[in-house]
Amino acid sequence: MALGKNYEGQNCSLARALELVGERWTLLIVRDAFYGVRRYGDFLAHLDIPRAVLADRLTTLVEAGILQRSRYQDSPPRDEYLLTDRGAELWSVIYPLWSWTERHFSTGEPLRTFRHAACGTALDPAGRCPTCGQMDVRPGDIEVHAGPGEPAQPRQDPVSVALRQRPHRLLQPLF
Amino acid sequence: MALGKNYEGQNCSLARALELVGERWTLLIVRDAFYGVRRYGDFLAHLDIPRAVLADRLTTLVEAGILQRSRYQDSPPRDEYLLTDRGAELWSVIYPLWSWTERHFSTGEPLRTFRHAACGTALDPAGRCPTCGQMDVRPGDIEVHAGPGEPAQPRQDPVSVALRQRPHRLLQPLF
DNA sequence: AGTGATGGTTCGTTGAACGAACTGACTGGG
DNA sequence: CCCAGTCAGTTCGTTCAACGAACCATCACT
Repeated sequence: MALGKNYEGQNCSLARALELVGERWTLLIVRDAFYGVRRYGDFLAHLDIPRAVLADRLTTLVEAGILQRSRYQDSPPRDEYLLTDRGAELWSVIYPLWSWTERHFSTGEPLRTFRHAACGTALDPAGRCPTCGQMDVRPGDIEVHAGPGEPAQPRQDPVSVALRQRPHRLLQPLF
Repeated sequence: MALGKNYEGQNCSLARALELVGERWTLLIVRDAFYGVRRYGDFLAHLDIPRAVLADRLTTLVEAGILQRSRYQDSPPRDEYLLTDRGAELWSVIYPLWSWTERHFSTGEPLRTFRHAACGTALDPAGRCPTCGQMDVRPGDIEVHAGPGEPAQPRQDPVSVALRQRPHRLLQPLF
């Protein structure tokens, strides 16, 4: 989405949502945050996004309370971007969107699966665990697994490589 | 989102999803389709969208199999745009996004509520009916109700007026 | 023949995204 | 101390999509 501004006049929560998370790149940044990406340079390498756009989106997300900056070293000063609780609740949007696309537009096997960490079962389309009967599996209890599908030309950036190498629990730092 | 093109290189279903429904206006058009809006002119009046952009998005949505055109009169030839099953499944994305925004960014009372038509109960954040214990309430079983909040300056276009006047079942034609 | 409704298309302007280059703070090595 | 390298941005000229006003085509009604 390219916008940022105003669906104003639309007195509608959905329109306000899209002002926040509907801009181009924003939801992919949030997805990466779920994967455990936390640093400017890692977002940059994984997303192939113009640097200025990334900087802009990160500050917007921080202002909206979806990400928070936190200092992880002082010299030189370096911050990382972490999902807040508010941001983590966006899992309920991201997973259904991912799932909808897998169901309707996938060709072949999925490149990733999302599994309930407690039992290893792949989540159903609504984000529940069919084995445990767990109603709302929280992102912290989910692992991303690679495959079974393989991309034609796998990306070589550190984030993509890490996600292929081993299952990774959402929200945990990737590095 | 403004894009339309390529998050290519992102071998990711979420990125492909955003190519389809992540463009500016697209999800608002789909939302209106759930409300029962079906005609070019009604989308136009309700959304305040440039005519060319609306025409472009409608054809894109039809090509993606999210909407389908169907002729409702022959002279002059007039088509309406209806959600397909694939499109209707986007409810699982739209409702959580609406709900997330209501929870985190609403000021005062909601302007609309979504209720289980069978029992009149407002849906919970996950889209379930707390009264019936119904797990996945399908959009065809949901009614949009106005209020309790009132917009400062209510819109006067036919779609907004109709949605304020009486509860309306999703997917049913508004006019 | 003239007017209005409907559903577009055309086109010049504006604004956002792109991407390459640059900056500034710091580290670690020689 | 100097130099190369890393990291996290900012700057800026170009490109491309959104905007919005005007125009157009088809048909009905009078």
